[in-house]
Amino acid sequence: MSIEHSILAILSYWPSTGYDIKAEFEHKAAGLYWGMSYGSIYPKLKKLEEQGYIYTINEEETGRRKKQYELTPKGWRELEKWLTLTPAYPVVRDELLMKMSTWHEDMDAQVLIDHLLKRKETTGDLLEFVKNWPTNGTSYISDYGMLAIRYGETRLEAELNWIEESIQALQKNQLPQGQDPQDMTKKLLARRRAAVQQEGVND
Amino acid sequence: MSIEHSILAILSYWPSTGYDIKAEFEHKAAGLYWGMSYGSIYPKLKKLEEQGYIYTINEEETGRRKKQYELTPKGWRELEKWLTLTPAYPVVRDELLMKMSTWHEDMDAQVLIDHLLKRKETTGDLLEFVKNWPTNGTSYISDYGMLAIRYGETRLEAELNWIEESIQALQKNQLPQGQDPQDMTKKLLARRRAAVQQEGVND
DNA sequence: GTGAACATGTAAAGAGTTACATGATTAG
DNA sequence: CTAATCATGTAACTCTTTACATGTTCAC
Repeated sequence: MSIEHSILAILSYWPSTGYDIKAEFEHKAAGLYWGMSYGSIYPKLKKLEEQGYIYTINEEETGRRKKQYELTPKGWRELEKWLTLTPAYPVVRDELLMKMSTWHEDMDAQVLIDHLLKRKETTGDLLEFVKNWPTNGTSYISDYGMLAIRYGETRLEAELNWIEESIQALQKNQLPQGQDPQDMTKKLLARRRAAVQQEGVND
Repeated sequence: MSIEHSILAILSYWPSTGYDIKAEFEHKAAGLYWGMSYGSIYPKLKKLEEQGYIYTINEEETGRRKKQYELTPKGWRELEKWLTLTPAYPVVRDELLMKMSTWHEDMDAQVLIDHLLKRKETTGDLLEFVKNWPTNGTSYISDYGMLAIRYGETRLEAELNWIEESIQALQKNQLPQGQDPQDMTKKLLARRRAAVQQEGVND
């Protein structure tokens, strides 16, 4: 349980439809929280209702169908129990870092710089959004939520600085020095060159 | 394809067994990159070999079984093609932020502080590790990999600062002010209290 | 009147984890 | 001799996304 719990969490803010929940994840989640598709949400809502964590407070079955869910007492209890459990340490899956660590001298550094520039753009947009969010006059952000937003700002700013520095280092060809006690860089390039030369032969 | 590609990436450093690959993800990934279980790795290795991206260079079938894989020319080509593709923006799933944003006044703030203290510990350990890694005298870290490590340092340091500030704010009860144009905090607490009171009645 | 946004839902496929099962070697 | 580490692998399960299917309402 965890997607279920985040649905309960969203529902704790205000009664919502499946569509609302998706929207809520869409923008808050935009890089900061979470993400979820309709294919997950609707079946989970059904299940949560069956299990008595949520109930339908408002159902339009004619015209534009619409089903609004609200937490039951059991749902509130379950949510607050979950909030109290130590959160798992976040798992980051960052393709850029993976790719960067696997880069080598025989590849075009400009491509890596382009990756960084694209990252910079998205991160910059996100930072703008996060900064303006608490003063847009419409969104609800609790004082606790405000702490989470500050996290976003801090992290995104740190990331932008790192991107800037990395681009500089790559452009000036002044990368920080790594550690290579066994000459692995040399060996890697040799293995790779040998393989590439074979290409025409038997591949 | 993406787990497959990270296996190719690891294999590009040096020929490895499934066990080695898991270990490689285990520590580098420790919060910074990625993660992977044996249940994913072994079937993928088999598949990658069948498809001609990797081959067995060393197989011990007696005694302690061991199978070491290496990239084929096709594997190198595929890896480098992948490295060139724009990396997806990382999706973070951070339970702590989700829980923090869902916290409310009727809950014990000390529990949230405890969550932060635990996070601080893990993040601190990770930062120590990342800082010492490039000078431990044994690990191989390329100059590009060094950039990725700097990202880790930057991000983890920013996180520690934020944790410190957040704990302070919570302890002094001086949270930053959010935005609540429709009195949602009040409504939320009212909905929740109504539900909790009903508990004995029909739940 | 038409395109965007609102709204719900299912089925199949894909991705990945957990638990299980097995055994060898090494360090103390 | 025994616990830790090295080492491989499968099966069942869970979780999640993608693609499809359908219809309404609102703003221009």
